[in-house]
Amino acid sequence: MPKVSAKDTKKSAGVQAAAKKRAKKDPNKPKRALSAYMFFVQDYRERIKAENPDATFGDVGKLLGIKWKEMNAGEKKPYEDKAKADKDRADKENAVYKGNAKAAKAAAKQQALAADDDSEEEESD
DNA sequence: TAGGTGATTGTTGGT
DNA sequence: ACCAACAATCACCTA
Repeated sequence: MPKVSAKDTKKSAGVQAAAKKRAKKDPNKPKRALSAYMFFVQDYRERIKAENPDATFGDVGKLLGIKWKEMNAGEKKPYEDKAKADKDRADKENAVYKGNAKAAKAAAKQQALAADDDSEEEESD
C-alpha cells in the first residue's frame, strides 16, 4: 500500500511568502488539475454552510468528505467532468511548461547525477 | 517497468 | 501568511 491516507498533510513547510505549503521545486509549474473533490467543495461549500452555519472548517470538511463518499458515480460525474475539464486546461499549461522546462530539467538531472558522461542533447528549437 | 512518495488543488476561520 | 481535515491525482523520481 502506497499510503494509508492523507494523514500527515503537514510536514516541514517553508513557504512563507510564496503560495501555500511546501516550497515547490520547479520554478514555473502550472497549477495541476483540480480534483473532483475540489469542485465538489466549491459547490457544496455553500450548501454545507447553509445547513451547518455553525460548522467550521473541520466540521464542513468532515461532512463534505462523508457526503462525497455517499455520493454515487452519477453524482460525482458532473464533478469529475469538471475535474476532467480542468485537467484539459492544465494539460495545455503543462505542455507549455514541459516545452520550456525540458532543457532546464535535462540540465537539472545532469547536475543532480553529476555524471561524468557527456549526454548533452541540443534543443533544435 | 513498476512502485512510491511528495507536491498540488480548494474551502473557512483563527492565530 | 499559514495551518487545520477532507479526498483526489498525478507528476516525478528511484530501485
